[in-house]
Amino acid sequence: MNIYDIAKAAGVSIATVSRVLNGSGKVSPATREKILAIIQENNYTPNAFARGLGMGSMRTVGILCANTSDLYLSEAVFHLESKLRKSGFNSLLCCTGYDKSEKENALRLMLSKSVDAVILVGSNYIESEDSANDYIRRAARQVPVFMMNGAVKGENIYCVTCDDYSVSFELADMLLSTGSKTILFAQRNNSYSTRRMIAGIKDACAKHNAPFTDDHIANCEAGVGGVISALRGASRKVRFDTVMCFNDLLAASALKYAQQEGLDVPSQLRITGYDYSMLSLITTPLLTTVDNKVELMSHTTVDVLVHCLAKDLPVSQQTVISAAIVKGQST
Amino acid sequence: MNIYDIAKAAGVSIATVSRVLNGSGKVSPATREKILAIIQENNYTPNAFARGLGMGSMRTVGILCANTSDLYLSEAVFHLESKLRKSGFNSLLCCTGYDKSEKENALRLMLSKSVDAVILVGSNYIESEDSANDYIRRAARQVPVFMMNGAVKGENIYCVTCDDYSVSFELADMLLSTGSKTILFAQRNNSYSTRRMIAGIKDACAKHNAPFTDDHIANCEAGVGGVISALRGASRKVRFDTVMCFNDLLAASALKYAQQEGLDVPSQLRITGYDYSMLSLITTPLLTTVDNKVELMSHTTVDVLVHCLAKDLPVSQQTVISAAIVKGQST
DNA sequence: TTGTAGGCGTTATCAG
DNA sequence: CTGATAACGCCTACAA
Repeated sequence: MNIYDIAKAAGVSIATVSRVLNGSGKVSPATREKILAIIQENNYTPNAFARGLGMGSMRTVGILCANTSDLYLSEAVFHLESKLRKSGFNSLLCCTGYDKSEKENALRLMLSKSVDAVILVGSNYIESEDSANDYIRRAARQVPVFMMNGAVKGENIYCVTCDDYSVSFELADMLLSTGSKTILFAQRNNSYSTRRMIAGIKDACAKHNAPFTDDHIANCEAGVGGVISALRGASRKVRFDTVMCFNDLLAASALKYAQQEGLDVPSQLRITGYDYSMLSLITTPLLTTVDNKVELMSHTTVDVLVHCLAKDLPVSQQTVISAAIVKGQST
Repeated sequence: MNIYDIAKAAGVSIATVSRVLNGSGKVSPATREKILAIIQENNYTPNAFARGLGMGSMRTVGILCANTSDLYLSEAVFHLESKLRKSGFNSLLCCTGYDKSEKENALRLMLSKSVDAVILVGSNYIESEDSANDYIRRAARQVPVFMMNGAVKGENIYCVTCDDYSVSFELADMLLSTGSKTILFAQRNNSYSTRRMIAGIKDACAKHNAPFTDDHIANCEAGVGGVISALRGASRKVRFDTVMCFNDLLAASALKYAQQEGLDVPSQLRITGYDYSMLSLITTPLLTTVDNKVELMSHTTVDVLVHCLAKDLPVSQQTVISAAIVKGQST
């Protein structure tokens, strides 16, 4: 069933059918009704590929994220997709994993699907060595690239980031001002965000003359066990009375560590999370965490994207959103 | 840059270019190399829409789920997307929410994108009154519909479900055999799964002469607070020493309830979750929960889909996967 | 207000 | 092994 069949059944030309389909041009009410009826009756839907071919777009954007199982990413994807759809875009999802070559492949794959734009969600797409980010710049030659929670400079690349540095500085500063002597930072993977957070913590420690060396960074393997053993390992190298974590999941795991070691939280060990996820509301004690405004960031990213594609408003290549500390009972 | 440009540059016809592009037909090594070089050089990618138009498919499947923020759904989406991509399919994601009309709209939207198939993830797509599921049957007239965790009978509809009834019966039976006197079931939304679970619990209660009425079902509003007040409300109507929850998030919230009421878990109140999510490994005490095999179910769903579309193997319209009880410390 | 015809970029079927 | 050429289904000037 195609536009010709509809036209024939209605006794008109395909142009007229197309016009009622798109609400473009003038069509007499009588024929419009007739055509609409026939469309209904035959349950006809225009072929999306043909339309895409003619118009050069299917209004689809590619969303890349490492893993939707991650609490933060899954929420971001939810907000992005919902808002994109409201703006008339569909979302092609791709869970790329954390491996560099997989990420590159996934990006290439997306581009080959002729998406209108690509959104890179999460801070895992940025390598610390800037030249390693050329794969993003290369992609940006084909379609605009939007990064949520990552920043790369380049033409046709638009970044929406959270001010991880400032809020981490602020949080560490607050902790050190209220009794903490030594901070340990627990992370899972090195990423753009972790690097910014570490910078903030380091500066706060410097301000308070608190030690912060590479030994004050614990790299955790997956799972609760991974965090516990990383913290145990760290405790053999340095003393710490505070653990700042890259996200709430690590913090919740750190609570388990405290429990196993018989350390009371917060009197003997203070713990902070990040992301203000539902986890922070479930643990005992409730987590002190950072609200990095996933929803706002997602919506902002889509706004930038929409205006960028519509070329109806000038858009900034860099948008920074500030995060806020959420006080719980773990500090 | 299209296939004509490549053909011209290589001094051949577009047919030949198409052949090397698709590895179809014989092409002399010399011209193949030459064409490949030119393709490389110009960074040419065939237009996906044109290809889709010609072949009648872009190898894309629509994944519908209520909300990727849900722990279970987000993990399902991850496994589905990953496996689909390995099988050569892209995933168009749509978070439909829980509202019936939104779900219908979303389904229609997906179909209008000419997807090869649609996957409905989660038990929220099934209404208890079967005629209300006709919107799914209607969709199945256009493309095969796959349901993960929901069952509807109909042509071109393929369901992969978890045996919620049996495992719930088994769990309730175990609880009642080991000290529980009265079970309360806590749910968030009524869904296909909850109905199956309730049936299992009810039968187990009957077996043990334990009461189980409508008052033994607590409908919880969103958030930890919603669960707590629902349980408080229920406790004013019936006594219970055990709370079986629809998922781990509710169970974790129920732990908070116990804590607030000063009830020791499990000696005074036993709590069970469902889904075997990371939450069950984070709470204190660890949750007794049910491993309903998300990954296996997701992979099975994709397998069924792939064979169904390839028509290379006969596929069953109903696949049931059994779940397993995971013992924690909350019972 | 309506119709005609060309173009979008592939794939696939024939001839050669 | 290679080249014309007809689909694929829609949109949209341009004509009428």
